[in-house]
Amino acid sequence: MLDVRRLALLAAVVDTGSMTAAAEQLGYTASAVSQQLRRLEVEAGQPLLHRQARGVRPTEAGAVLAGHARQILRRLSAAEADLAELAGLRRGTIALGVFPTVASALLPEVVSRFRRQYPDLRLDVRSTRFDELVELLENGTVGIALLWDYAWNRVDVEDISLTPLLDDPTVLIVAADHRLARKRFTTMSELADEDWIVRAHDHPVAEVLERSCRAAGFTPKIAFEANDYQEAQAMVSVGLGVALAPRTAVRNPNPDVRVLALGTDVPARRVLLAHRQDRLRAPAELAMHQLLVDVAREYQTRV
Amino acid sequence: MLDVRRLALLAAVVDTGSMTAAAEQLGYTASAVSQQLRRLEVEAGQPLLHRQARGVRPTEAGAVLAGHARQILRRLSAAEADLAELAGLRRGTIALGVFPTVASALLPEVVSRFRRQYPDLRLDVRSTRFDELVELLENGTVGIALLWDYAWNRVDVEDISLTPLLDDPTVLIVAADHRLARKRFTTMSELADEDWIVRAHDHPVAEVLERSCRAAGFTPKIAFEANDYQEAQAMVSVGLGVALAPRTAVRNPNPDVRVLALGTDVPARRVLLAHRQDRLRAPAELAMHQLLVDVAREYQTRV
DNA sequence: GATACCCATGAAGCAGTGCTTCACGCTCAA
DNA sequence: TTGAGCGTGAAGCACTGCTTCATGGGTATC
Repeated sequence: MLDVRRLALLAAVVDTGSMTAAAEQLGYTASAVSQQLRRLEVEAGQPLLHRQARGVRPTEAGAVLAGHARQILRRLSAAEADLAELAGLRRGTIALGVFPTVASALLPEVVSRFRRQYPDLRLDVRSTRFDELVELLENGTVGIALLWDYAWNRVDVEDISLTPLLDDPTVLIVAADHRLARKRFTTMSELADEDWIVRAHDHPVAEVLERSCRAAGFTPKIAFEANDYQEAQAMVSVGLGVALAPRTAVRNPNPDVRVLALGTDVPARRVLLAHRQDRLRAPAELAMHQLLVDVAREYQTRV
Repeated sequence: MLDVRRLALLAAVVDTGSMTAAAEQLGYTASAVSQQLRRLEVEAGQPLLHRQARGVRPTEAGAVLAGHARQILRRLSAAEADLAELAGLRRGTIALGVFPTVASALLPEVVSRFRRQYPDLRLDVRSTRFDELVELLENGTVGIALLWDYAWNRVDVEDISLTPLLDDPTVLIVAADHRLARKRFTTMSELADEDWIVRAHDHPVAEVLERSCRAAGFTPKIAFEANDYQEAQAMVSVGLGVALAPRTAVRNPNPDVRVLALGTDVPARRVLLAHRQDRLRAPAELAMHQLLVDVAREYQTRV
């Protein structure tokens, strides 16, 4: 393969008409240019320059080669420009993985701000469940994923770097006509006699309920297993029971339910920003990372 | 400037989907490929590959860069192909400088044979006088020039390499009704009383006459100074005198003159092939060089 | 579920190469 | 004649790109 740096030298020499001028332009000594061009001629198997008293002139082969060299240099510049665009966030794609509750709470703000700030970047958002998020992250389908955990079961995945974004306290959902509906705050010990709505499929919030009730000295009576928090709220609203939920899951509650704070003795969910532990991260990823941190901080203080 | 060899590696890795495969394909170790790609990522300022359990996958930047790399490699191949075409005489130009007498004698055969043998090469022929030929040669306008000299005034130009092509003996031209017209051969001593036609402008053939006459013990009487050998023959044909000429100059003599050999005591013109003393010569030049040597040898033996 | 293979990676070391410095010869212009 | 501009060459130095050897994670195979 012809040496492209030598081709670049040739092009410069042909353009300037002199080795010395080309050397100066490119920051070399004239000797270096002379030696490299000599080598290029050997590679090419034919003379590329006519040496004259005042500078040099390309031979036919030299002119042909210099033409190709210019094309190649153009391409190289284009490649570098593309990299700069990707780095400068004037181009590129960021894929973000989220889970449903945070998606509805945080994402609208994130997306609109991202669109405003980086109008040329493409944003792909995927909402799915925890274990698939980790998989997407690991195989590179998404660059950043939002995860969550509880104190007794911290996320710990090899080569995944985590940044806590939010503390998402657990709240109580009761029907609008529930005896506690007028209160803004209660404790688990007030709830020993309630019927409970939980998430189905061993959802972690079930464990929150378990632990909180045990700490308060009772065992919850399970009345219904809901598939998501919308369903849970619906059941609560018709008086089937009360439910626990992360606060972000009930940002826009069903009008027939009320949300009560429970204090710090009930475990809070932690929302995390996760990304692969690369030496280098794609610039668009870094941008999204920062944006998420900002939005989460504002969200946290706003509530 | 991005390193093109690394780009080539990237393209190969992206194509094969694995560093090991790319390494094997290109004759490197996997370690070398890994190290170079790591460097390329640093140069690019962003990750180019997602490392997976089974091989690697390009990131967005990696895919973009690999695309450019493929274009650049294509160009490089094209450049090499062009060089090969020039070297393989399937393309190119050869410029040849000649002087009039040899042009009419040797060139028809040279041109027709060159056209047949190298139909894709372009042939430029320039016919001019000696000193301009040397200049054309030195500034590269022609790659090969035919020159001539006599024993007492050998061509010796710095950096010009010479190959003798022909010995071009001096012949005598007499009118068809001249007393010697029936002979095929004579000597200078027979010609002491003749009137002489010479070339004007101190043409070297005048010196041939001078020296030959002096050697034969007489001083020539100059009757006319001709501007070229056609004119000289015309003057001879009407009986104005006799003339000396290189044999190649009278290959197709005026029908009213006769040409006589003079033997070796009259100086012969030497026809030379001249080219710049390059380490490397353009392939088309080499081809023309060989062709001229061949044609000259045949011409020499044929006469 | 244990084992062997595949793949990427890292450290150490060696050879080639690309550069600089210094010196020289040539040509052209003052 | 001299000096500036240009190309070239020898010597030497530092870098870099490669290899070898060793390691660790992940997958497929039995």
